Amino acid sequence: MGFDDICNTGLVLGLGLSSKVKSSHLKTDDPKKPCLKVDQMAKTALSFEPSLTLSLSGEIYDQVAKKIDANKACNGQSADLYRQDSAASSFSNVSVKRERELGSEEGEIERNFSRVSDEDDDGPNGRKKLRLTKAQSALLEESFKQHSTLNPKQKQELARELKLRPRQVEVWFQNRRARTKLKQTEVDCEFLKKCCETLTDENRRLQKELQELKALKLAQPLYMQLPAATLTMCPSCERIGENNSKSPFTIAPKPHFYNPFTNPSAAC
DNA sequence: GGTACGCACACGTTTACTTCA
DNA sequence: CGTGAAGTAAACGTGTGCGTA
Repeated sequence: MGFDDICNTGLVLGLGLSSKVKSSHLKTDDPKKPCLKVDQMAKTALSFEPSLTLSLSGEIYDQVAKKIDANKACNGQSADLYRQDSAASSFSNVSVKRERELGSEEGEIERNFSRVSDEDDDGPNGRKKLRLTKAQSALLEESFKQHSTLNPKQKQELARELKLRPRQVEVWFQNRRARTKLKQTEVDCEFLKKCCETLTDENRRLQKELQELKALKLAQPLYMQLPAATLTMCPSCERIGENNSKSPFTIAPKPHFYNPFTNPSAAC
């Protein structure tokens, strides 16, 4: 593994402000919730809080997803599942899948109808559980792919189309968003673990290298140590800078720290 | 400007249901 | 075949932010 691999982790260590602006408010899907205006932004900026975050930069998500996809290939999981536009991917579990494959579509729809109507009659304590049909799930997924949130009109329309109550559509979308987020978190976690492993390995390697260099230095006579000790080299750009200090063992006044999280060229 | 209200959402939890050992 | 554990997803409760009257 090369040094570049470490540098291009795509991780973003950010000391910044965490916004409390809801993502849904940044969308234009809902006519009642237009895009955040400038004055609103200024207003919401007041609610920003300082935060230290270690996260993935957006541009490398595809890369990451591909890597993880390769690891999870045996599980039949697709990297698409974890991308932002993965909304259409099905999260329905195998059990439901099998049930749906076995059962007839019409029968299921009828069952759902009766369940929904039963539920209305069950009173406050009745909590029947609806199982969506394949067709219903597909339509919901399709809709979710287009908008991860629904405005009231879209909700009504979808509910009518699916022969469900608007509340059920709403709940489905809420749960769907939560599942997407959870999956994304898992991907982030997986990626960060890999980064941690990589950095640990690199650290070990550098420690070893340092030990070797120290040993080498001790083995050399003093006069041979002088020139090397007065020079510092930036590991990223390999430029050599001169140290004005007379002492062979002093550290350069402005050491060039190498930060693997930033662009290598930025180190100098 | 401050307040109450309604709405939509995120998040955590509960619960019905299914699968599998 | 019955049963309990585990997993999944629908439904629910609560807190919060925002727009509006």
